[in-house]
Amino acid sequence: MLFKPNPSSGVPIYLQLMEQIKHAVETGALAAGEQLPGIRKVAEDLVINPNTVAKAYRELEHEGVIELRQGAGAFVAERARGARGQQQNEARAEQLRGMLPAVRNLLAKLEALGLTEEEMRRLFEGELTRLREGAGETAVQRKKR
Amino acid sequence: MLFKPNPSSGVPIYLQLMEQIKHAVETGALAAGEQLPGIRKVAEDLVINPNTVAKAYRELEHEGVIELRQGAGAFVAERARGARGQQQNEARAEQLRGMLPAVRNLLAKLEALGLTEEEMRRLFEGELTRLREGAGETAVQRKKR
DNA sequence: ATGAGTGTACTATGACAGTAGTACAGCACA
DNA sequence: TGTGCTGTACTACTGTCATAGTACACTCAT
Repeated sequence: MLFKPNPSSGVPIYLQLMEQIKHAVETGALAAGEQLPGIRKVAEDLVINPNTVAKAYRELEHEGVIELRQGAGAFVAERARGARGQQQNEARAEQLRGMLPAVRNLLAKLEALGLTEEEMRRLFEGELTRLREGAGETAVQRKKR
Repeated sequence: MLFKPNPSSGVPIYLQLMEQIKHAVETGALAAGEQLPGIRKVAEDLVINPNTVAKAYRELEHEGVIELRQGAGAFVAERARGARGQQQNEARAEQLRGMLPAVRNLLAKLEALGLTEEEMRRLFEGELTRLREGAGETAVQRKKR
């Protein structure tokens, strides 16, 4: 298991960990019931404090993504409802995996243009915001009226 | 002008502001020399503290994205080198805008699948990480050997 | 029963984001 | 020459992230 928090991104490490684990669960890379590496192991691998990992695990349990069993370890929740409302499991994971090629294809194009990782992120986030808001128009366009 | 920091994302507001302004400059939505809204105005619109906006502007000036002229206001730097090394300007903005349809197309597909914004973000970030790392294999796949 | 490994629970500390409030300094336009 | 707008610069305070260190409680395999 190898997660990779980016300490310089401004996003708290424990949040990044949570996101990456959720992603692994959502795509089925981590199967339901599967055991996650121990707190100390993860902390050691990533050279971060065990408390930080513990916090991520605790939050994930609170969200129902994983189950913590004292003395036993951390496990992906059986009826992993992930970040969604109800059950999803394999069917949904399949759906998500099906989108991977499209995502990778886009990223490849962006990389071919010489975009930095930051620029890609901004591009994506920017359009995501546009989607979230009313849609049709950009924030800046709105101003120009 | 309407930027939209997401206070619950864990990313510092001033960083989000910076990202969104950079994005606007990169895509040409904000033209070189154009004036940005005042610190107090932005702070009022977003219901955040003027100091937070000031910090974002200050950092952006330090990065050469904008110019601050006391008493006059904030302006997009003429030879906006953005987050890149040298000049880019209109040519590069054109390139970036050219990619927008592809990005929107992907987002539309993801939305059609009923993905939440969070899931989209994780999908993108996950693949971005994969790209950054050695490529071929996923972190979790690596474990399973 | 023992021991290694697991999660849990504290306390303390440092760094920094963000808020709040105030005052000052420069530019532009009527 | 003002008046109102701009950015600049403080100080103080609160909350959170992350680290560090320690101790405890539970589980599982031997």
